[in-house]
Amino acid sequence: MRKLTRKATIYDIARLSGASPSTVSAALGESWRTRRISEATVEAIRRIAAAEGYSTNMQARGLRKARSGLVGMVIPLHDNRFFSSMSQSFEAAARDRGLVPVIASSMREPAEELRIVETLISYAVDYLFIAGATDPDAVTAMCRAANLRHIFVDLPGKGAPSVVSDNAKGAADLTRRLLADRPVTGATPRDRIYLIGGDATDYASAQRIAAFRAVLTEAGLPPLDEQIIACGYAPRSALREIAALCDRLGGLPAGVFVNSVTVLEGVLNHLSRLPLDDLRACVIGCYDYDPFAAYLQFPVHMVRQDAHGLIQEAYRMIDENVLDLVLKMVEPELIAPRTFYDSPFSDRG
Amino acid sequence: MRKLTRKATIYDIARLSGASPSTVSAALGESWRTRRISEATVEAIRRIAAAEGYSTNMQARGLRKARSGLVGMVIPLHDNRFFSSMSQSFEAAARDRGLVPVIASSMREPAEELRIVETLISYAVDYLFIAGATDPDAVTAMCRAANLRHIFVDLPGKGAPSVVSDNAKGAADLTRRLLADRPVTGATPRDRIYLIGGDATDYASAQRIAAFRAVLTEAGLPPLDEQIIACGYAPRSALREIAALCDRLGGLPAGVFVNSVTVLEGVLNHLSRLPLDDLRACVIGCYDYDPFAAYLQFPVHMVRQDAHGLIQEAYRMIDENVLDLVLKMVEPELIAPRTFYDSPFSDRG
DNA sequence: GTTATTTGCTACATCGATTGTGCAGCCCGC
DNA sequence: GCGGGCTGCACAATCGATGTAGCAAATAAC
Repeated sequence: MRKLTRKATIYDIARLSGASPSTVSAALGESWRTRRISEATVEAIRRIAAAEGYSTNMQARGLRKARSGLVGMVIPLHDNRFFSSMSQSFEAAARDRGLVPVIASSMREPAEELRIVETLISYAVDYLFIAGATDPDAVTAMCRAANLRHIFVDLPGKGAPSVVSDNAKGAADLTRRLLADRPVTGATPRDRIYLIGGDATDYASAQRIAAFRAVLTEAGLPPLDEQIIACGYAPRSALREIAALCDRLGGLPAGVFVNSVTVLEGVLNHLSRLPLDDLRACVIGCYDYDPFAAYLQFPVHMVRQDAHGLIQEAYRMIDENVLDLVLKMVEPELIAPRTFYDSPFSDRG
Repeated sequence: MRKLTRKATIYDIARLSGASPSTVSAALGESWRTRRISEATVEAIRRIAAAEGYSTNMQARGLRKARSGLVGMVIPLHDNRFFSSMSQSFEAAARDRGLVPVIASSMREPAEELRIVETLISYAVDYLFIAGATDPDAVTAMCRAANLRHIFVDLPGKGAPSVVSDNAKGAADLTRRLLADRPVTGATPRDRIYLIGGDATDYASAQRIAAFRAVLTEAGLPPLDEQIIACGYAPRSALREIAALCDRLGGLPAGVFVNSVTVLEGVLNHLSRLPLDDLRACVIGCYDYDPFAAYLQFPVHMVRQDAHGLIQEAYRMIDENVLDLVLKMVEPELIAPRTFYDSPFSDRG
């Protein structure tokens, strides 16, 4: 093993090249033209730097320039198709702009979310994306104090530009589809469509629930309160709730509106224990798309949120320096059962 | 809107408290005891710092201490169940240790991988995890030059400790299961089991392919070269290859060993166009677990790699300062069709 | 009552890169 | 041959936090 050789600095390159540190700095960056460093000197310095394996110490640069080259994003969790798609797009877009993405997950806990924001501020991220914010106002307060440009994605905030899915449209479309495909026409509890999952206090779920209610009402089937089971996003609680529901009803209802793929995991866990014929007498929809969920034993209508589009739109606002409190909507897409969606990244794996 | 107020620094707190910057620094950190700052002073300073919303500038601290508090991980892609599980575990474990995780995806491109490593080195990450390395030796060379502790996960490297799945065991188990469930017993091309996906030059695939070969040979069915179709991990190429294979054979073979979930996406895209009865005459296995893939219209045997276990083990090596070139194996688990795996994070969503 | 020792704090150099300012040398014109 | 302008670079301050060395006052020792 070799001795502990520290990384080369501009001072090392300066010594080796006979130039001053400031000249080295200029030569290695963009500013050498305006600082009138001769092309010959620049090339000589760059050659030496390359030979020494020099790379800029971003902590020093960031300290001096008060910018870090980092761009932060907070997401609820990594282990989820929707959010990991956002991560993928977020990262690609960051790289296109020469920024380094830092993605952190909050587990949907407000306290954790704020701790993360504070941490990212400590690292002087240049911009911050907050996806699925649980406490947007507090986030905005912190970012204001740190003078940090931020933008909300998926769930809007009142203090910064926001890009969100058109939850109302997606939920209305899905609800209409479920109604149309409902195997029965009655209004008994078992004949009804139940919405399961999500948090009634978060923006996305609230919008979806409202649209669900509106469509049912408009169809002459005003929903009972018990038709809306906002039991959170965890698979386990979804499993518990769907089982309890089936118990109460004496079987599956005519339709289920599942509020996210994680909820669908829990629901599926229960459904998989039921006879297939029972399942086929129930129309199922899921807010979120998953390629495998599209090919389950029973058909599932899905709403694909445009994670890529959300991120693109958010970066566009950063690029164009949008500061107004705009609320940009991105349309989700209703996807028929057994349809294969070809993602923008599917040429990779 | 407020004026552009810069963030408070220790100098601001020093001015407000009447103490010197170095006293403030000590008081806000851990070192105040050994530096003999009185408890009264510490509390006064901390009160003022809290009131001013002070938080440490990590760039400055990092510059001074030559550590950043960052821990980096390179993964091939975010948008994948296995790797996003790793991200989730990686992040949780980093936070437990007071570190900030930075996760970047390489798209499995060696050049991108090295650029990312260089970038992370520029930011002075304290440790680096490389998952699915495409060029481990080059990574090790860069980390050595930067004096950076690193560890390989999922794919091993020769220059640093590695934690990998026991691919040979997982693949052997899966192959045996496919053989046992094979609907026919002949040895014509259509009676055989085909392995599709993966990159024959990467460690994981090579191990799996070798195990696949060995089990078939041992069973008296030595594989033809055409039975191994290492067409990469992209869904699109898998779709192309499985279609071509079915064309050649005049239908589905007796069994398919699918080398990853992304490959399964592509395969499924083709299979979904075939009559269900054809599918049921073919036994399918997939190296990787996905809860929805477990409940497709046809049974799929799956191998669940223990992403959480891999990360835990890797962090353990960091914690215990393991520097030897150990190669730690973590066992994957063969999961029967229609089995619900309950993840360590499934109480969240 | 004088010399050690301890206490509580401050001054200053430092990490590495950036940038405003300054200053030789050179060419030019007249 | 002298002022003015340009070229090509060096010097030094700066960003914010840390830690060593040191200093005055308080306390202890004898």
